[in-house]
Amino acid sequence: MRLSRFFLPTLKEDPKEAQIVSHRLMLRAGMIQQSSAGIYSWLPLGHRVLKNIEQIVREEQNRAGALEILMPTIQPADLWRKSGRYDDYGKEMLRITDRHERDMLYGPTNEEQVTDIFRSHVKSYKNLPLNLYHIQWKFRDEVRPRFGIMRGREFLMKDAYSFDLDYEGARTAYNNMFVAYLKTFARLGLQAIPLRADTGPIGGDLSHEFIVLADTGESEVFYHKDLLGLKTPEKDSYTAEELQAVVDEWTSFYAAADDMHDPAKCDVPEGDLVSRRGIEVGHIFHFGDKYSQPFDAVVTGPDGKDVTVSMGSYGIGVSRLVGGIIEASHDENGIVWPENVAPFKVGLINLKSGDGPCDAACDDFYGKLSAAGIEVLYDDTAGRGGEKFAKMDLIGLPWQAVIGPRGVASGMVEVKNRATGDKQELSVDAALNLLTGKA
RNA sequence: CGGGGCGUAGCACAGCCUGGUAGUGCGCUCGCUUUGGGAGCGAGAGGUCGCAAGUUCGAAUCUUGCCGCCCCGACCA
Repeated sequence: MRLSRFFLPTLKEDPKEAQIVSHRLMLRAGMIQQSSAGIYSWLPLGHRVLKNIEQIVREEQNRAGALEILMPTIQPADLWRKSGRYDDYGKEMLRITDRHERDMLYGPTNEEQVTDIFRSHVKSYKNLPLNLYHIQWKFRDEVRPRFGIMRGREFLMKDAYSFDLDYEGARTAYNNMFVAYLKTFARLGLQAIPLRADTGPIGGDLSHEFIVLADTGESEVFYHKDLLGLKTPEKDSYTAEELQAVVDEWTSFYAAADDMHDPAKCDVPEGDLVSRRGIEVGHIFHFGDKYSQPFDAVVTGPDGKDVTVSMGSYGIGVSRLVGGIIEASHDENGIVWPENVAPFKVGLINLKSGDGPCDAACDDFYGKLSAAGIEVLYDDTAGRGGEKFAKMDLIGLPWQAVIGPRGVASGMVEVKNRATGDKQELSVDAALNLLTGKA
């Protein structure tokens, strides 16, 4: 992509409404534009990142055996009356009336909808276990939206729903998602730790929040230092026993958010207890028959008797992750994207656009990288070096390739690693090999 | 939902107290000089001063009402 043909409205100065770093950087890097409180448009750069994250989440859900569907954003109120949540949800639910005076709502989540789908079609235990997920926009009319995309009212969430014959099956489904989440966050370049979460009125011990560590996080977390040394599971599939073993390992260390942390009850030696800040990016829980019971989601069991299915739900805040990753990965010059989510892999800077030899060298380099399947943002604009460097640092592409009159004369390209700041002078071929991963 | 703050050009802000033809920097357009870490000079474009009512000869400025946005706290992917 040539920058001269791209839409990248960057800002030199900090917009005053943005207080936290991810919000500031997203606005300055031209990723998003606010529409109203907690509601944003995604501009090309931000949209690319959002889609990259979404795709990784999708791949890991698929790998875990969940099936992708797409449920509507607008739901009929009657579904929610059935579960009793139409009255319970309160003002956070955006209620709409259609032209026929029917009560509708913009979905804040989809338990009712998915249970209705299940109930309509699944009648036998032979079709279990089942896990259906979608990645869809949600709306929660938060009292106080803030931090840009991190707590918007409209947000993109992956939500999966599992259906099992009994508690044992449901626990395996839960463990399966637990492990999928560990893989997902690792692929996103994040250190995420699972915390035992408050299960609220539902009770039970199966609920975990996944927290991304970032100094600017909104809640304080306490955990045993060895938790971060654990190896992320990598296999494609696991047996129920293996899943349980992974979950047991990850939950064997102390980890709690400030609301669950009780220093009196925490038995971790002081030297081993770490306290940092974190951002919640995922939440999984088992809730049994809370929805299957009122919706009559029943299958016939092996013995011919009806069984109300046992359910769980599993959320990942996809749009929040964009902010979360920036919070966890930035420096004083801007964003530092992990390679897997970066909007482009390489930023190519032409230091003297309009100069024949320089343009030719850049065009050639750009053509070769593109032909190798590398996504490149090529700054072919007439600007000066300084502003081009600053802009590339701001938008945080993992690699920068710099070609100017000096390099053209000597046949060299300067390649900079955004994360480490390391710069090296390489021949064109060596630079191509490095950037295409053939080095 | 309690508390606080702010709305003036695309962005950041001054002007308001003490009413009198709307300003600065950045950005944008054109020209020239520049070009390896956000250049210099010159010439331009761009504003119903959030909205409405009121006071006044005259309102960005004073009064009242409304709207929007942000921050702190209690709650949430």
